[in-house]
Amino acid sequence: MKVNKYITIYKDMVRQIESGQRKAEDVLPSENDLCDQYGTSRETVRKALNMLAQNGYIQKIKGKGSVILDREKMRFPVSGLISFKELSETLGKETRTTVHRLGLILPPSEAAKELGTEADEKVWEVVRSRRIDGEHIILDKDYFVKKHVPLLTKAICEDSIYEYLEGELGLSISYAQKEIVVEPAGEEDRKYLDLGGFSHMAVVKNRVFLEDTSLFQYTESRHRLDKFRFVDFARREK
Amino acid sequence: MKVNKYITIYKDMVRQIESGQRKAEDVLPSENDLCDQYGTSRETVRKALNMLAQNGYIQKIKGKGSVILDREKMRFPVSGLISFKELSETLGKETRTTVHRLGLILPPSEAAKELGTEADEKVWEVVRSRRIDGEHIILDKDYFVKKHVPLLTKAICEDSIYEYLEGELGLSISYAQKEIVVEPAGEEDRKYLDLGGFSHMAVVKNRVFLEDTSLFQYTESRHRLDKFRFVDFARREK
DNA sequence: AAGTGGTCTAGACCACAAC
DNA sequence: TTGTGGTCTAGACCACTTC
Repeated sequence: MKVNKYITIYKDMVRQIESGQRKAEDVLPSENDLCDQYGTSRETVRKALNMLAQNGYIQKIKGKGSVILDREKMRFPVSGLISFKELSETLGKETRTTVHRLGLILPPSEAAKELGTEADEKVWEVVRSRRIDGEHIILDKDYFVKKHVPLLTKAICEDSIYEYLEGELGLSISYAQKEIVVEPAGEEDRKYLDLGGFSHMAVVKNRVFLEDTSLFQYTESRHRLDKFRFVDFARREK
Repeated sequence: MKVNKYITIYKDMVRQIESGQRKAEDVLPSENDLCDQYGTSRETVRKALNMLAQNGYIQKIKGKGSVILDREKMRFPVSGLISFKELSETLGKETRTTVHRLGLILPPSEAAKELGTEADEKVWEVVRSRRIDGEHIILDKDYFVKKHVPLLTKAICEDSIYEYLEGELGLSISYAQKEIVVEPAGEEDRKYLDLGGFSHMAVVKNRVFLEDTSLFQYTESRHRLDKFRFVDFARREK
């Protein structure tokens, strides 16, 4: 198993920071020191450090060094491209997933048409609700192009679809176009969730692509307004 | 004026893509070709291409080349770290800013305490509403540490504070921690905006930092629910 | 076999910060 | 002056795609 050096260094640094071994406002060893420590060249170390900076772990300051940033308020990363299972693991809350609908459909159906598939292209539809701390507050509607995902079962949908896609099927999920809007609650929202009087939902719409740029998934993650939170880290373009 | 080669290449490619000179699904010239075209080394070309990939312009495919992605649905970039003036320019809509309050305050005040300043540290407070296509739908509440921003005037706040900070004051705005939540509308929302019956607001909270990691601004951008839209591009971590 | 992007190296020169 | 990160180079080897 071939492992990239800069990925190794990146993960090692993330571990050190998240474990508290290195604290906010500490300065990392210099790039030259890190070259010695990891037995590699400077450009490779810099690749790892740039990933840390891009993801909000450090700030590089010319002439000084790389300072570790305070990520206290950066919990709950709905940001990026992360599955619900990965999310609930970092949250450490008691969660449960219920599958309400699972089957093959032929677009055009309301949301599946976002996939822009051919008329005879079959699509998996999955509707699930998420219970967190005893309340049903998220409704996830997923649509997968069958060409890329030949089989889906209830068991897979209750566990983690992404784990199955990447692990079992070997799909390389690469990037997503993400959109957040607020919409009136629909019939299914009212049917499957504890809406608590809210008339609208915060909706995260995702169009997910594979490495070869083919669109293979459209998702709507519908959150009860009072429980919705999205956290992100952004750098200013030069 | 020293200009970085890879920034030049990046901007040139962005221009070519956004002008339609290169279209979605086109393949860029190979990295070696680009080295010749720009008279530079491959690592420098790759730095530019990686920025393009990170920002959702292209997808690099091993053995094939760099494919231009369809950014049709990527308009309205509330994402990243962008000012309202920059935003409205890319939108091309008729907008107007009204300054409702501008002055120096001493925290702790409700929102300014997010800055975590000392008790005797003065803070600028700016409250502005944004009118888009004839409707007042956004309320922006900004708080700046006076130490970093000695003077603010009504004229500056009506134009672009960021332009002033980066241009006149020479501040290097570097990164931000961003949070999106939904909150009940407040007194000021009702006072300054056309709420149209909505009881809640979509709120984008920003904590903005300078290059030296000092926190200098806290912002709440409060949007009427039906007009709120946030678009982002995300890549999956390996 | 030829061309593509992915990783890695060893060195160079620069701008900035600290002493 | 020394040490830091920022940029750039010329070359190497690899894995993958295409022909």
